Formats: sequence, structure tokens, C-alpha cells
Amino acid sequence: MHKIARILVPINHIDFLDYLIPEEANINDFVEVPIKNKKLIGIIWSILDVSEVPIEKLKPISNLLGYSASANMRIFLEKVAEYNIFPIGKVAKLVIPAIVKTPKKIRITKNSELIHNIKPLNESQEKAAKKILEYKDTYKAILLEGVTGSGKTEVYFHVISKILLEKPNSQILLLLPEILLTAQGLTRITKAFGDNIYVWHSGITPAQKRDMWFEVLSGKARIIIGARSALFLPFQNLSLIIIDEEHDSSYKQEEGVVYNARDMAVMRAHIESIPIILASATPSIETILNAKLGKYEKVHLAARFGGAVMPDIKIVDMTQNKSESKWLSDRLLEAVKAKLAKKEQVMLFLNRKGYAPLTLCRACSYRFMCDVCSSWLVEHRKERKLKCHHCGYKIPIPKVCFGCKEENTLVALGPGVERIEEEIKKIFNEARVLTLTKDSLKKSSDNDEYLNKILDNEVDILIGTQLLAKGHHFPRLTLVGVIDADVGIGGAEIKGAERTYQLLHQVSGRAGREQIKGEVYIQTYYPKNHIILSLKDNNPEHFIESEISVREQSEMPPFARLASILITGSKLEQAENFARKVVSVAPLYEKVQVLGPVSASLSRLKGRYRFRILVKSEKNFNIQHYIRSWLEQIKVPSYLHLKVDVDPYNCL
DNA sequence: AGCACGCCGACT
DNA sequence: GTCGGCGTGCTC
Repeated sequence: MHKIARILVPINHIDFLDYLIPEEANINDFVEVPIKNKKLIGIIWSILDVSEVPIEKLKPISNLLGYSASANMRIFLEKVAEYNIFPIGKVAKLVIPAIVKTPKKIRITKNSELIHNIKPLNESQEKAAKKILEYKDTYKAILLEGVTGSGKTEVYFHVISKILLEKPNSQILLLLPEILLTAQGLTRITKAFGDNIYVWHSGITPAQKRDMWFEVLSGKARIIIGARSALFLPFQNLSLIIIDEEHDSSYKQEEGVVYNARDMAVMRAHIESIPIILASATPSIETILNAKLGKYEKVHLAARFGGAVMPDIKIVDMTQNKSESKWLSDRLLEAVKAKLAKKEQVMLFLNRKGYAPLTLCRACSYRFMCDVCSSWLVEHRKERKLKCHHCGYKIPIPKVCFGCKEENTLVALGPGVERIEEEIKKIFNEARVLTLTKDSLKKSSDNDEYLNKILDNEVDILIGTQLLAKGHHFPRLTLVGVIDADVGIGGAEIKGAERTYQLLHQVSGRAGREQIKGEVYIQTYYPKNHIILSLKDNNPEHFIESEISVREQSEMPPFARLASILITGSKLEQAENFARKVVSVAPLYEKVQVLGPVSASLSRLKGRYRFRILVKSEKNFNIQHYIRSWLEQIKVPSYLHLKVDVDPYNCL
């Protein structure tokens, strides 16, 4: 034990600690180090001649793990920290598993065992795969655009097997939105690649994570399918990244560590000099723009012959609605009736859980709010609870107003899926109705049960939230009713319009597959809105062009850069005063605007008051560098939190 | 970030 | 007098 090393440790704001290491240890080696009374994995970052810490205080490392981080991994860590304005110890936490234990002996799988069961490709798929494989030895981002049913997965399989066969020891990462990492979603993929698939998501146990981490590190794991955090696995020889549903907002981690896995994946592909496929039927505005600018290569997959036919989309102007029901228009109800008569399935989509989003007192206007969040309590009538959708807070449905103590004055305002179910059952009392939300799928076994019910034709009317928009294919479903298309229209969030368009497009696509052409009824109070008109004409180009021009004129991303700084604290004055102080020391720079602080749109969450500062700059300005040097002047008191979000999706 | 140490209010 | 709130500092 003679050498001194600076070791990267997975501790926020500590980043590096000095230790004594054995002679045979090298830079980039993974090591086990004692910290206080714990042991953690770290990476030897540099070898030092002397330490600032007195030599007698330096502890020797506990162990060499026998593996080292690749040089690219190290660059990736640095760049992720720099881009997101994280201390590097925070990035190390993303990369290093919590449990230390010597790995079992790991046996490497031979190439020939890896692939079976690949379906032959059609002409369009063949062309796409060929184009992608042109870039197999270099960095290239490829936008693979294709509607549901165009067979993107077969293209993935083909490209993956080609690359795995050609490059011994290479590893491939397929990222999926968390919601698609369910048993059924994976069945097809596992069939093609057998037992050699490694699946990584938030549900696997810490011990499984540790094993998989070592299997990726040793090179045994060749094909890894995972949610966003799989991007931080210690690949030794990554040769391809695929981001499925690249537009999906779940790639943007908003809580705790804030980063965008899709963008970090592009960064990693660039560092590794490998191709990355960004696949979607409704790509994000920034990806489309990158393709238009020639930064990304665009590959289009034609819809399969005999595949989905685009449904007939009808806009229902709710200002003209004469129906007795406030939320279900005459036109939609007639269409439902006609479909039921033909024994076809109907889906009603409303992105709002529960019975009613607000409970109000008619006498004194008291509104039931969460105790620790600044949000309304949502009535869940079946559960007999008023619930906060932002924290665990819930109370039994009250009989008396908490404000004026009067009885029988409380009214449920607005609809949620439960209320739509109630109305539908009143109108179509013979119909078999099933309501699904994320809450109904607590166990994965339930998931299969519901799915089978729908497929076995035991359901006439399916009511649900956005979880119905993704993935599944219901052959008998020929009518989709969007109850309230205006949820998400007219908001000021940066990606509000884009998300709404993508969601409504996806939901519409549920109607009519195979032989029968589908119908979609979209209920709205804004029939002239550009999102609604683009959907009506089945014209995504129209939406994209108009959204791009809105962003350009309002100088919003991708035509400008944004970062948000969120300051939270349990005492309002402390948080607000500190936020003001932060803004007051912002360096003045003509290319940068510092806006705020303002009380955030959810001004209190889980007992913490929230203040937001928005930083906006020109497109080519290094906003990270600016913010880092600004915040270096400030010490955040321990009773407050400060979180930077580079390229935020939410700015309110 | 955690976790330990230490300094002032309220309660048996 | 002590129990414990959280403010401050340290981890090599």
C-alpha cells in the first residue's frame, strides 16, 4: 500500500476522497472503499504524488473488484455531470450499485447461442435495416419513423442480430418507456433472444441489480433491455443503442436526479462512436428538427399492407352540445349506440382518474385541498375517499363542509373516469363496462386478467386514462371517444401542445385495426385549435410545422435554451427569500435572461414551498457553464433544496 | 446526501 | 435536570 489515489465515490457533493491503493492498482479500476462505517464502490480517478489530507488520515481501500471502467465510461460520467450541472458524485450514484459483494464466477456466452426466431423482413423493413447498418461502425443518430404496426421491432431484431454476429463481445442496449416493460410487452422480445436478454427496470431487486451490473461489466450480458436508468450500466463494449418511443416523456426523469435519458443516450452513443436509433410513430419536435437539419438520419418505415387503416376522425364542438349529459355529447352517444348494436367495442378516453377533480361547498365556496400540497383533493367514490394525486394524503368523503360546517352543501365538480362510467352505465344499462387506470393495475396478474377480458370480448365499453393509449391492440375496438381533448390544450408548458397531440394521436390509433375502419370522436370546446385541426385532417406535418413556428416565434426550445432552478423549503419565507437572493447574484450577461423567482405552479408539494427561477439563453450559449459559475457563489442552507433542470419539460 | 455531534426550549 | 428538536460539519 504505497500509492495514493483520488477516488470517485458515489456520494452527492463529496465526489472525490483520497485513499491508499496497492501497487498493482490502476486508474479507472473499480474498488471497494471504507467510508465512515460503510463500504462503497468507487473508481480510481487519478494517482496522486501527495494528498492534501495528512497521510495518517488516509485509509487503504478494502478491495480491488478486478474490473475497470472503460475510458468511454469515464468520459460519459464527466459529460453527464457537466451537461446536467450535477456534482460528479451524483452521477457516480447512478452508475454504481448500492450493494458490495464479490461477484460470482461469470461465464461468457458464445455468439451462436444468442439469436433465434427472427421473422423475415418486408421490403420497407429491409431497406430501413440496411440503411441503419450503413452506420454500424460510427456515431450516427437515426430517426426511425413508423406507425404502430409498421414492424419496428423486427427491424430492431434484424439490426441487433447482424451487429452481434459481426462484433464479438459487443453489447446492445434497448431502452423502453417504463410502462412497456411489463410481462406481455417483453414476451415477443424474449422469444427472439431467449435467455440472453437482461431486463433492467425499477422493479428488480437490489441483489438482481448487483448481479446484472457485474454481468454487464464482465461483458457477459450482451442484450440489455431497460428503463432509462439502464443507460448508466457499465458497458465495456457498447455497439448500438435503441430508444423505443423516443418522444415518450418518461425518459425525462423529473424527480430526484433530473436528466433526459434520451439525450444522455445520444451523448453516450457519440462518445462510444456507435449508432443510436430513435424510434417513434410521433417523434418529438426536437428530434424532427434535428432530422430536418441533417444532424440525424431519417429512416421511414411504411405501414404494412393490410395493417392499420387511419380512422375517420370527427370533431365534436362541445359549445354546441345539446345532450342531457354534460360530458357525453349526443353525437358520441349515438355512435356508441350504433357500435354496441353491431357488437363492436368502444373505448372512452379521459386522462383524469377518480370521480371528480374538485369537491366544492355550494354555501361557502370551500374547496377541499391537500394538507401538505397546494392541490385539490380528487374524489374517488368507489373507495369513498378524497385523495391527493401528488402525495399519499387521503380522507374519507366528508358529510359536512370543513369551512361552514353545513350539511348537504358539497358538490362534485367536473368528471373523472369513474363519473363517466356512472353516466355510461345509466345510459347503456345492458353494456358490459370496464374502467382501467394505473391504479387498477397494482398487480401484474390483474393486468393480464383485464387484457384477456377485453380480447375475449367480455367488454363492450372500455373507459380509461392514458394507460389505454399505449401498446395494446384490441381487434374488435372500432370507436374511440375522447371525452375532453382540452386537458392539456392552452396550457403554457413548453411541451404541452406536443404531448397533447402525441397522446390524442396515439389514442385515436386504437380505433379500427385489421378489416374494420375505425371512428374517433374528439370532444372539445376549441374546435379551431391547431392540434385539433391537425388530428381531424390526419395531418401530422401540419401540426409539426405550426408547432415549430410557434416555438420559433416565441423563442422557445429548440430555438433557445432553457434551464429551470427550483428552490424548495418547508418554510415559505425562507424559500422565497433565498430564491430572491439567488437571482440577485446572477451574473449579468446580454445573452441570458433570468426570470423570477415565482411561486411554482404547484406552489407547495409534500409540505415544501416551491419557487422557480427560469434561465433562458440563445441557442448556442453554454447555459451550463453560466449556471455553474453563478451557483458556485452560493451556499444552499441545509434546510432548503436547490435543483437545476437543464432543458426542462415543465417551467411553471 | 447521510450521519454524528452539540447547543437551547418544554416537560416530568 | 434531561429529552430531543434541528443547525452545523465531516466523510479520505
